Parts: sequence; C-alpha cells; structure tokens
Amino acid sequence: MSHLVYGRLMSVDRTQVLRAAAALLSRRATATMDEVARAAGIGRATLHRQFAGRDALVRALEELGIQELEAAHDRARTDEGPADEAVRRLVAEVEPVAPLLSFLVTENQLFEGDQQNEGWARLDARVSDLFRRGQEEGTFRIDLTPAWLTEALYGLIGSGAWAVQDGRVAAKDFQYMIAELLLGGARRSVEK
Amino acid sequence: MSHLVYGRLMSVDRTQVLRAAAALLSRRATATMDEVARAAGIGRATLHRQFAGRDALVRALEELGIQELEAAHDRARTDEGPADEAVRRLVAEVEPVAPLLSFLVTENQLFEGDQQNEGWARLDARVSDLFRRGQEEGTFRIDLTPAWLTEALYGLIGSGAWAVQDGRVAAKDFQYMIAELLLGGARRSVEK
DNA sequence: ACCAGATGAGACATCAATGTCTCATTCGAT
DNA sequence: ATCGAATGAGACATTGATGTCTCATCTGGT
Repeated sequence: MSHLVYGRLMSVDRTQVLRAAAALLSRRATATMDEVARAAGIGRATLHRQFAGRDALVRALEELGIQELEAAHDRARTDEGPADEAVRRLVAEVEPVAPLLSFLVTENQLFEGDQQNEGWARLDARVSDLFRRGQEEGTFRIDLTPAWLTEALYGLIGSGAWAVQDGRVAAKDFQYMIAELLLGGARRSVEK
Repeated sequence: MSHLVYGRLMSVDRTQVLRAAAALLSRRATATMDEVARAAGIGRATLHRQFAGRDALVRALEELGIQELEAAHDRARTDEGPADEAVRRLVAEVEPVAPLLSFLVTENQLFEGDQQNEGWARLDARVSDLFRRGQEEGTFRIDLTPAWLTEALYGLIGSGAWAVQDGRVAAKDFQYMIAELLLGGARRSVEK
C-alpha cells in the first residue's frame, strides 16, 4: 500500500486533471465534459469517476482557484509595507491564476449569487482590507470605497487576462498595465 | 396598410421584446428562451417567429447594443474638448447600456472570438481614438496603450454594472467610481 | 359584423450534453 | 507471472432546451 493517496488508490493525478480543465475552461467556458476529458488526456468515464458531474468539477476548480489565490496573497505579504507596493506584489502573484480567476468570476455570475462562498468572502475581505489599509495610511484616496476597488481589481485582472489571451496586450505587460492603471489611473500625473 | 413597419405587419414591438430580453439576460445569461418569452410577455412561439433562434436573438441584442453604444458616443461628443472630460461624458452616457454591454462582452468571450464583428471593431476604434487623442494632448500617460485603456474601460464598466446589480456599489456612484478610477487611479495624488 | 393575419398554448420531434453502466484492456504491486 | 484495481471506449437512458407545427382565439382594419 505504498501508493495510497488520501485513502484512495492513486491513478490519474487529480490536480493535473484540474489544471487541464482550468486551462481549457478559461478559454472556452462552454467546453463539454468530453472535451475536458480529452484535454486532460483521460476518458470521459474516468472524469466522471473523479468528479460526480459538471457542477462538482466547477466546484473543485473553485476550491483550487481559491487555494491558489490565498497562496498568492500569502506570498505577496499584502499586510506588509506600503499598500501600493503590496498591490503590485499581489498583481504579480495573481497573474498565473488570472485566467482561472476570470473564469470563476463569470461562472459565479451566471449561477445566481445564492450563497456567497466562504472562500470568496475571505478573499474579498483580504483585498478589501488591503485597500482600506492604504486609505488609512494616506496612500489611497478615500472617495473610492474598498469594495469598489476590490471589484475593480478583479475586473481589471479579468480584462487583462482576456486581452493577453486575445493578443491585444503583450503578456509581459500584464502586471504593469493592471497595477499602473489601478494605482495611478490613466491621467498623466505631476509626480513621476 | 397603416400599420406596416419595415415591410411587415406590426404586432409585438420588436424593440420592446429586445429590451425585455436584454434586461433578463443581463442578469441571468443562461435564461431559457421560454423565460425570455415570459419576461417579454409574449408566447414562446411568437418569440421564435421574430427571432429564428437563440443565436438570432443574441445577434439582434448585439445590434441593439452596438446601436445604443454608438448613440452614446455621439451624445458624449468624445471628439470634443479635453479627453478626460470626454471620458467622463462617455461613461455617463454608457451607463444605461452597461448591463447589456457586459452581457454581450462575456457572450462574445464564450463563443470563440473567430470573427470580430465590424460594429465592435468600430466602437473599439472610437474608444481607442479617444485615449490616443488624450495621449497626444498630453493629458493621458503614454505608457498605457490605447488598446489596454479600451479593454480596461470595458472591464470597469462591466465590473461596475455587476457591483451595482449586486448591491456592493450604490447606483448613484456608478459613473463617479468608474471615471475616477480609470482617470485618476487609486493612489492619492498631490493635485486636487 | 366580417375577415385576414397574428398570437398563445401546447403537442411533438430533435438534438446535445449528461450521467450510468458494462466489459475488455492495462497498469502496478507483489 | 499473477492478481486486483483502475482505465478507456463505447452503448445506453435521461434530461433540458430548442425548434416546428397545429389550432383555437383574438385583434385591427374595413
């Protein structure tokens, strides 16, 4: 019993399947279960054995996304140093998860916002806290609510991910474009 | 033949149906044809008589959205006056169309972006031109490309529409939040 | 009042995706 | 090499939405 993983016999790598699914669904949110299976290099039956159904798959993707976002937050140490620099670090760390994030956000929009998942609430709170801290430190303007800044960050990350995927923005500019617009806006400022 | 409209006998108001569809689909993008029909107060058969199918309905919504956005642009006179003020006017004029716009944007993302609709291309060009003009006038920073600023504007409008619909942002703050963030960013600036 | 045309309701066939199941094959541990 | 477990491929039933059709009813113009 050397290959027991989580009490089950090992077989297909669950995480690997999830990553393949994320990669595909981020591009085409309407991809079928069969397509997901092929993208993951496994049979449809096996996919169904691992995830009871499409809903279960999406929920698993949600968990994965939340995990990775939490990890990104941790790595970015958003509670340390100047708030604007923390935002930059956060954007940088979130970049790899951006396509999955935008998929999950739109997915959540589709299915009526019945139950605000606890994980999302916690993430929202972390982002929101960051902006609030920036306001208290005098770095961020106080006429834009932390809730809106949080929404805007998600929105810009989604737009950025999609613009990159579509070739309208170079991948290397992703972090810069988002962070700069979010922090400094489009208007030319006197400083700098 | 007093009630001939566009060569067809009048009956249900096509535009009114489209508006009802827009209102519903903007909230629940997966709403069924039957739901759309009920929302419009007509029978499903009649809905099918007017729009060959779901695709046709969405395409009609697309045309409607494009029309209204063009009209918003015209009213905002985005080629007059300082670019930043033009952006403000544009955001204000676009606000009523925001939910429909965000629906169409995500819808377009779902179906593979094979052929860029001519209408969207023209709208993109108008927005893009506005930002370019601002850069040439020295109002906007030049390190953010017009293409990205255009994406960002759409993204923020979508986020704003959704945040309002979800009650996380007050409807009355919609224009201000978007325009201020887009123009000035989150960082507190020295001026003002 | 009459009539052509449009509507609404529902029956119906179709279609695509989903979920379940079977079975031969393959893989890994021993 | 052998055995048990997992896989892949495909058959199959189910489901939900779609699109078509019919027919009774209604409406607006004459």
